[in-house]
Amino acid sequence: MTTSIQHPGKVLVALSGGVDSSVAAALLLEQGYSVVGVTLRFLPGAQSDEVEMAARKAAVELGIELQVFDCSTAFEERIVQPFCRAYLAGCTPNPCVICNREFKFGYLLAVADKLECDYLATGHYSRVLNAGGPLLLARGLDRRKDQSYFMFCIAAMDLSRFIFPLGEMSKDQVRQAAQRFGLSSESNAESQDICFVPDNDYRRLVAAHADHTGRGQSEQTTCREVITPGEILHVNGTVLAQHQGIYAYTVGQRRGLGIAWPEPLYVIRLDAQHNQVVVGEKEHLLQQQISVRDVVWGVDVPRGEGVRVQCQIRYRQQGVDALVTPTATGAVVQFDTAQRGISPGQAAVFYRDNTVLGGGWIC
RNA sequence: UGGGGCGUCGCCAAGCGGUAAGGCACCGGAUUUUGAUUCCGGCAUUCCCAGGUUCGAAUCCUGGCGCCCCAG
Repeated sequence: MTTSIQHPGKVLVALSGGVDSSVAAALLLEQGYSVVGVTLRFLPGAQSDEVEMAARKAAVELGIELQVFDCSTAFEERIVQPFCRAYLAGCTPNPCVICNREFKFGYLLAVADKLECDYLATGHYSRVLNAGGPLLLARGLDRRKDQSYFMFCIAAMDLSRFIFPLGEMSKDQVRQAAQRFGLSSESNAESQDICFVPDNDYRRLVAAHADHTGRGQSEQTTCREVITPGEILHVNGTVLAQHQGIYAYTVGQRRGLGIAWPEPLYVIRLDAQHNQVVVGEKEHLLQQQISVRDVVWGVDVPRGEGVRVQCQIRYRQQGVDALVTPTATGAVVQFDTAQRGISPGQAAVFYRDNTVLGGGWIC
């Protein structure tokens, strides 16, 4: 057993009260860090109380200071409203990626500076690799829990500030550690689904926001702030049914179309311009190539020629071999084998082996 | 009402006297820090209705009713 004599530094730990962040904090304490916990309130009023109380309880158990910041207004503006607008415009947003960029690693890093913390730590299952050269963001060792997909935006940030104590652990090991540390959060339910969507019914949330979201704002997108019924048509042009708003559909979706057909039908694309949902058979879902925008690169920014990568277009997918070629506005991804159900608005993350090279947004 | 055809789950559809396949849709669950996908389970004691024949009918017969097509 080694005891740190020197002080490794002060670290801000994002504390949600769940088992992951609690164990992360405990591990850092064990390693001799000076730890301060920070909890962000994302949802208005009482909706965040449960999180805050769990975090406070964890902080007491850990014996650390906890600071709580209310981000609910900013969260509504930067996460919830864009999320709703995206759906209304026929896109499929990925709010967790944005939330990581804006809050869990963006805002919190500023807080870390303010609190004079050397590091920012979270309970994410990802790693920062030091292979001699520049630091690399990498997948968590537990491939089943790896969350690096949601974190590609930080690939270009100063990774020396981030610590992910759970990156080399499995979920089971984390649970065991929680027990070892005597943390009651071990029994907490997993956080999953979109944190701000009640009952996991995003359609209801979007519909509730539709009347005021975007109203009076000049979005250059084709955002419809009013939900309009329209046609569901087959890729062959036949009108098959009516929809009650394009926002309720996403590319690749099968259930909920309500159309009896010899074969299962899937949403092939959403045409916001014409307010149409285009459906077709499974094979119509295949795409060999996609364009991505707002591409973020980590250490190696490719110049001109393409880069061989494993590209991941959804969480919990094995990266697929692809060639990424930078363009004026982003990049073009050419898959070795055609992929199914690629939806505009989703993140495409580029990996080499298990490190994040970068990523962008599918358009 | 001259001729012909057809009526089986919300849709499509097997069945052809032996005790209701399947697909789609739908519902429920599992999986999941995005949306999807996927997977598992459920889903007609009843075959347009009423009689009849048979040990036994969705399957045969009779009569209704309702559709469709071709002629008029």
